[in-house]
Amino acid sequence: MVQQEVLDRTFAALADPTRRQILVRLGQGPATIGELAEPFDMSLTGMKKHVHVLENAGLVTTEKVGRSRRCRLGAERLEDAMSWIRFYQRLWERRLDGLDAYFTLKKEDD
Amino acid sequence: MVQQEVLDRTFAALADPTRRQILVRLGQGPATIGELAEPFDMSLTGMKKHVHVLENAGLVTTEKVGRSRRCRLGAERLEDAMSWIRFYQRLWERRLDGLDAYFTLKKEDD
DNA sequence: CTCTTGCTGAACCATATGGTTCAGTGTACG
DNA sequence: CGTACACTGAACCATATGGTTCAGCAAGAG
Repeated sequence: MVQQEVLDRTFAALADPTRRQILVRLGQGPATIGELAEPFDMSLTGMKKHVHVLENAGLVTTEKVGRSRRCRLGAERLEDAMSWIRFYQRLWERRLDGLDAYFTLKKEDD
Repeated sequence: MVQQEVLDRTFAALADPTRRQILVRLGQGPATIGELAEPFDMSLTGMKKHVHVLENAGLVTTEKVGRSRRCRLGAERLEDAMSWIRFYQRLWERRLDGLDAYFTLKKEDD
């Protein structure tokens, strides 16, 4: 199972609509902080913070090029999020309905 | 595409390790607030807040039964989270590498 | 009816989040 | 060199989050 902190950071990064849009934008190719900030009418500083959160979650990688910073996708971590959800879904699909499941499980203990 | 706010709440709910464990616990059958709180050594009030967040995200449903509250899974929303990740992954998998993708896309515009 | 038990709501607290402004710093360009 | 531009860092602010305690309130047991 994936480290809890990694999942924390990944899901938290995905919980913001601005950051999800940044990911979609980067899906079309790399961009600088300024290019990312422009459509959101947000300060460079604000955008840099979002990018930093995504970078911390491993969803984005960045690199300084001249006086700009090139931001690119680094989406390996989505696999972690996805596989947690899948793991959880198996639990859920296997579940019976409400009370029934509870008593069925108890019965299986006998 | 799913409503942004729904995704916000779903991912935010999943971003907390305690809440993820609650979901796993409920995957084994329904439980009361007290039963959920016990293994975490947390106050009932604290646990109730977590359950409320999960309920708001549509990941859990609850029902008052006598003087306890029965909490059960309501995992439909995980589908939303999953399908967003899948959508995003298609973008990502289709992407070429870094700069190459950028120039390739520009070329296609001609 | 009374007592206990399980949950609830309000109030509070510390820290995190999402944003800003302003004053640098470093690189490109004339 | 000098100026402009893109980003960076520090300081600040409002609101949200994750937790607590304490005082109810409603349901079940005797």
